[in-house]
Amino acid sequence: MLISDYIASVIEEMLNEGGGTTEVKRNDLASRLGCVPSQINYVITSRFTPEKGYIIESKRGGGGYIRIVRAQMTKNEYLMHFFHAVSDGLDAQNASAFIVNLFDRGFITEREAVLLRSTLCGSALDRVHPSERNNVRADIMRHIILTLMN
Amino acid sequence: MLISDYIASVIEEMLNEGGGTTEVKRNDLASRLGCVPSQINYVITSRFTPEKGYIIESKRGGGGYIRIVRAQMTKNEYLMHFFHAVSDGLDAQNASAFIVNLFDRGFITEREAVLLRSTLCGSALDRVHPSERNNVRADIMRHIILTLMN
DNA sequence: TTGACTTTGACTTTCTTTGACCAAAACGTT
DNA sequence: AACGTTTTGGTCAAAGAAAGTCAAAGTCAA
Repeated sequence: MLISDYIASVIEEMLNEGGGTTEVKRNDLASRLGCVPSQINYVITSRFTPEKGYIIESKRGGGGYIRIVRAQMTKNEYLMHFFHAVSDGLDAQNASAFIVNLFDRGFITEREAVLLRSTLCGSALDRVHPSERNNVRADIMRHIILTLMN
Repeated sequence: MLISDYIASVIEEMLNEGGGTTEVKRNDLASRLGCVPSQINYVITSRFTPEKGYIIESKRGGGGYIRIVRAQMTKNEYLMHFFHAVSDGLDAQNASAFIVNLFDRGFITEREAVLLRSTLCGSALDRVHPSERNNVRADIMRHIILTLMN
């Protein structure tokens, strides 16, 4: 068995115990599982990606941590549908359409729609390199949907 | 728990008791909490910043003090303040602090906070080139604030 | 045998803790 | 009033504690 798969299964287990969310100390976990610390990063970036429904946050320095949050996929098939419908290159028009849709289906309020649109459409992403802009927008959209699933 | 977080929570408590304002004696507090005096400064500069809505005043010499005030302003003053406090490079930590603040001040609901955080923190902007990431985050944050002003 | 996925470790960045030294305000003495 | 002393708080840099990055080397299946 691959060490990485083992690490992933341990993290899964922790997620289950924590009701879909967990915090690990990178060095602790690494030494507990007998691997090098950066392998934790590898496992996370290769297996706990946003595309797969995970959100990662971390802090360095004393008291640092890595937090892993799993979206509750079982809850909302409709949102799942949305999630998969976000192709890897979402232009402003389509993003806006997605948001209107989320509103129409009652997943977000009008105010939330306005707020979210301000992050995705208009000039908010002007400084992202044009060749990447639609991908970034897609990533943000996916994160929004993941968040709505919890 | 980190000593710094503990110190911050003690100050927070004092602020609550004092109705949003408090005065500490640096050396007293330090020895009471079992830390070195300059750590009080560290906690204040890292956690009670203007971006987070605090104003700091102090005086040296006999009868010296450090005063910490939770700023209270009208909605648009506050949002304006926030807007300008978004420097051109907003890291995830500070973005999160901003959003928590917007929530604490009642400008956004908890759900909106969670949603907005998902667009700014965590892994949503992973594909933005690292050298631009904080700038993009700042742009998004500003757009959010502008949207809230209406 | 090639290309994708893994494993490893050296180096980087960020946040925290500590202590030595600095600066200002108040207080006493002359 | 002037000056030295004491009482505060301020600054900064070094050391420590975690996590992040990246590229080289290894593995394995098609």
